[in-house]
Amino acid sequence: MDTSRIKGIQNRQRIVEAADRLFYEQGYNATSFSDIAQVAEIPRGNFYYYFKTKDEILENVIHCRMDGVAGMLEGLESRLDCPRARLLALTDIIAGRGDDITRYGCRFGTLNAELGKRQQALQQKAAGMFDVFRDWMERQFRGMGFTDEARMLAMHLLACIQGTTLLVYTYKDKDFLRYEVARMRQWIGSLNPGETTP
Amino acid sequence: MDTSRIKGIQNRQRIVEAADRLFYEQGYNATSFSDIAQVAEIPRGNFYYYFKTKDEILENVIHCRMDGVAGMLEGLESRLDCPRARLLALTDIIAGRGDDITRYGCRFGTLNAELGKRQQALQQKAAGMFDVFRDWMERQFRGMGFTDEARMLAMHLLACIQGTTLLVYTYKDKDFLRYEVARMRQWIGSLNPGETTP
DNA sequence: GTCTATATATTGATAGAC
DNA sequence: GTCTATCAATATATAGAC
Repeated sequence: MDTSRIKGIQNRQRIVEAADRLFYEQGYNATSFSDIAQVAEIPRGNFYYYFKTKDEILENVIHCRMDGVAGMLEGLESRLDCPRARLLALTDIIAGRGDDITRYGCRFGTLNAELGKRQQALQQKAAGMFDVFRDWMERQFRGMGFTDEARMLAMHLLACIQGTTLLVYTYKDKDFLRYEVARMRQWIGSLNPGETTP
Repeated sequence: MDTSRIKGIQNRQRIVEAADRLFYEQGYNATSFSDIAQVAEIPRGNFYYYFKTKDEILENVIHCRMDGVAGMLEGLESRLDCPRARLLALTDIIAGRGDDITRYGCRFGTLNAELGKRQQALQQKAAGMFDVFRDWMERQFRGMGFTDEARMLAMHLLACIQGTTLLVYTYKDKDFLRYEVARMRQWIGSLNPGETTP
């Protein structure tokens, strides 16, 4: 049996998971190879066997996050039949992540914000994390009966979520998360296709 | 005449202005002393005469930005009597900054997002930039007749603005800025104290 | 696949001559 | 107030023994 290859895959995964956590908690540029190696418990020198550059790690982290989100959203879809209920369930999940959001902001939003300045190639890939949310929300709005407006409704809701998380994070104010999530829920509950959207 | 002191003040101001621009365009951590010195056209070694640490420069940049915003908002207040019109005028100003927002995001939001991860002491000071907006908006809502709700309305509007700028910045989508600003204007226009706020 | 040693560049920051 | 020289620390990255 080729145990070495299995161990290599485990190590790769360990590195990606460590990087994922550190990029979230410290930011991408503030996280060094040494930091990742230390958390992943991989010797510094051995590191370049798995990843040649930090960008390469980031790409893996992005895909890992996208898969995670997609899985979570698919779970909502299979558990709940009603699109409106699915959107409400998503707001619940966000509200439940209050502690992380207060401390480190949104996993996806803060990365996009950081990369946008000078690493646009990477940031374009990171934008894919938003795509997963936006496309899923758009599908739910379509399921509610919206057609042309569905995409913009999804973008609007995403913007509300991102703005909220940034203020919660900036002001370390978890109450504001609850307040804004309640607002979002009211908005989602009030939406009806055909009427003018508030 | 003490020309040397005047020149010193000029140099200080030049450094702060250069740092302000670079922190916005590249981010705080990605900007080195050398970068600032180069843009400000101050020799690298001569730099530490004016500022001992990068944090010290940042504090000056933050205060510079806060003064700038305060001045801009005071201008709106003196030019327009109606609080609602003032809020609408602010959304106009934001819409007019579409190019910068698309390229570099919000001057204030991106800095808060970056500093929050590991430089919380600095971030707390940077949050003051949000305070200036929030407090001003709260005053306008009070002027419109809102009392207890004024502060949360201000927070909500700030969150909408921040979420919007982040998506515009992430997706390089200036159209979305126009769309969301139109939404905000509609919301501001529809607000009336006493009624349930949408 | 693992690990040590090391190259090289850049960083923030200082000392001290002018 | 100006500028050169330089420090110590840290960064990404590589070579090569095992």
